[in-house]
Amino acid sequence: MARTRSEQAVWRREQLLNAALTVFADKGVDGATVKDVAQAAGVTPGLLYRYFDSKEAMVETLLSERGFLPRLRELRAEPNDPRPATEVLTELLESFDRLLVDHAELMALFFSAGQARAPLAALVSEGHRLIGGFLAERVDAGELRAHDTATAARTLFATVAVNRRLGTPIDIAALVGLLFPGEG
Amino acid sequence: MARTRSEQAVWRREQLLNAALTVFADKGVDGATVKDVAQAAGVTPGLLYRYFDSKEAMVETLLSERGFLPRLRELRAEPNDPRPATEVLTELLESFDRLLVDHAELMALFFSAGQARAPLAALVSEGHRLIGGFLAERVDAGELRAHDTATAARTLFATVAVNRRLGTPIDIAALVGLLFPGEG
Amino acid sequence: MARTRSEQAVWRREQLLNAALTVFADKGVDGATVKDVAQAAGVTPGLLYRYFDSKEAMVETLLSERGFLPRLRELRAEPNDPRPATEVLTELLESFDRLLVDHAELMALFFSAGQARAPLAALVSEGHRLIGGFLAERVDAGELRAHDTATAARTLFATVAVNRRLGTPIDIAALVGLLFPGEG
Amino acid sequence: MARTRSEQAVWRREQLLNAALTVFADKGVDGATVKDVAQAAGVTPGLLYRYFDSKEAMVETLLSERGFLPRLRELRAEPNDPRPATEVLTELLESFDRLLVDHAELMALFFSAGQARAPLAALVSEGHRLIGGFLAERVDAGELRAHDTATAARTLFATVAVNRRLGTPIDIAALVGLLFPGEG
DNA sequence: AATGAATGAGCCTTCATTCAT
DNA sequence: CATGAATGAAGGCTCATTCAT
Repeated sequence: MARTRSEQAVWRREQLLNAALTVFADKGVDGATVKDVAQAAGVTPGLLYRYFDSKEAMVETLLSERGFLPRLRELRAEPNDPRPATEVLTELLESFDRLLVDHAELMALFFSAGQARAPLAALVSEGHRLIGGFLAERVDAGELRAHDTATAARTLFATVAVNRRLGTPIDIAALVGLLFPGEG
Repeated sequence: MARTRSEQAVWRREQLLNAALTVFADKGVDGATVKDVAQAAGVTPGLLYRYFDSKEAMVETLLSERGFLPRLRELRAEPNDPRPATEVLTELLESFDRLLVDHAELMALFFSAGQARAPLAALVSEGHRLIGGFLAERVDAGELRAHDTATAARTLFATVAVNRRLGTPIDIAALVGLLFPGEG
Repeated sequence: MARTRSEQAVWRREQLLNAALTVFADKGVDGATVKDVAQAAGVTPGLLYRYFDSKEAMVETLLSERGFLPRLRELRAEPNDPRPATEVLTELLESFDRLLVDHAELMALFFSAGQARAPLAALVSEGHRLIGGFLAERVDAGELRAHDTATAARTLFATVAVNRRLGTPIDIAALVGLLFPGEG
Repeated sequence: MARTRSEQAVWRREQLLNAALTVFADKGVDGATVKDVAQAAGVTPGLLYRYFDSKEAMVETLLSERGFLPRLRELRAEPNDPRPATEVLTELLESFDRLLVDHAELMALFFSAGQARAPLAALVSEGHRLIGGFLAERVDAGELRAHDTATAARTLFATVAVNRRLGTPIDIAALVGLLFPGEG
């Protein structure tokens, strides 16, 4: 297991971030102490400061490196996907929902923030763009009836996200069927 | 200005709660100090302890005395309201949205709470009951097409609430029109 | 029960001192709060300050007004008491011991004082004077053998006081018999 | 000055206990603040909490680690010591008195303790056992006249202790001569 | 005479952060 | 790289004391 110096450094950094994410999600950023994080990582508090400038820097690193905006951006419907719109949309939303599940602790971090931390806004607008773009495409193609795609995007996004956060995930197929009955 | 002792006590208590609500919503419960609250109220920290046992007791008082569950319960559509469903629904959602505006700080408090505090769940389920009940009624009456009223209720509720919380309120008429196009 | 103003004042003052003595003896001066004393007296803290300048002033008043130095001074053997010295001495020490019992709370107060409060020294030296004086008298009269009366006084006084304080009172007749066997 | 980490930790701990003992004895446990102790040790208050859980924990550590019961137990007269009883007894009491001098602050702590703390009782009873045992031995050997050895032990112990505590140490030879004139 | 609202100082304790080793 | 001793700045809370009513 001979690890080079720099491998070790990378590994330790990840380990600390993992510990921080777990602890922050569990106790909240304010409720967790640096000592808590260190203990969860099996090191001493001092070591954290070799890797991060401050506790707040850890939060920000978590938000930017572990944020799922990149992965959200990867999510997209194939252009000219031959499948019906509702099918593609359902898949899209389910992927999104799965993203939220995979990053449950981060969601908590987002919501627990006193004043909504900036990354949240980016996340939301990217989600709107993703869904809204797809809907507009299909309306243009004449597959979906003309409708307020912006409002629809916000509706779908909000509904999936909030219900996941509340621990009462919604039936996505039912949601899609509700907005686009008998369509696509 | 002629206030009796007991009037003064009641008034001061309310004032402290107001200050606490503002400060907590602004900085979060953990982020706010007792001193912050006291300063916002123009008194010294010690005084808070004549009215509340602890900082946490303030939060709980706020949640129980200032929660808007009672007001949410008062919201209801008249039975057999002659107006079209979409009109009544729009009014209902707008009232709800207004409630959120009136209690913006409390909303922040709710969301900032790690997960612990129970009142949020009660609020949500009451909202679902309110909207879902109305929808089912109108479906039974044959006014609205048959649809998954539970999912619809959760969708409407979530969409209004989240967008209000994010500071990007939704156009409720558009939302209703989206779910029930050309109906009611 | 019509009490004149000044009677009422005197009565209240005594009542407050009683309450203070009880509470101080129970919790210690530092451990007891002004509120504790007020509650024990059935009044509000503010009132105490009409009668005493400060909490410390209460302690001092207690020490000077309730101290048993005056009563200790009253204690004395009749000059030329015809009874044997050991009998008179035993009676003297028993009176002293009884005094300690009567003022148990004050004893606690004395001992609990960080640096011995002044009155204690006065008490001790008065006790020495009382006992030593009697012994010297009887030695002069040839009734007791010549001995170090000052040391004897300190011995008798210390033994009675400490053992009373420790809750293990000594048998005074035995004590006297020990120092003056077969004498007086 | 080259102190290893663990040596330093032990040393610091001792230093803090020394400081605490001095300060507590001077101002009393309640009267002394954690800041006082820290200042006396030349450190910041926070450091105390790396070594002790609380202020009260410091007191308890002092009582258990610095109590002189062990040293009191080591004190004993040689069996069959050929020297006269009064000589041995004098030496014994002087050792005891010296013990009190060496632990003057602890004595203060003992006395200042409301009544609660148990160690005092153990100390006293051990002292009685020590002195009483020796006296009984010499009475059995026919060297001392028959007398109430228990009362004598309590008398000697109380006299030495109280007078030392009051800052007016007694002449031990005179004390012994008083109880056992012309004997041993 | 008595109350109790209000203050200000300070207490015990916690914790993010630094730094010598 | 890693430790853990040490610091400094609060933070929540208590309490003796004052004063308008």
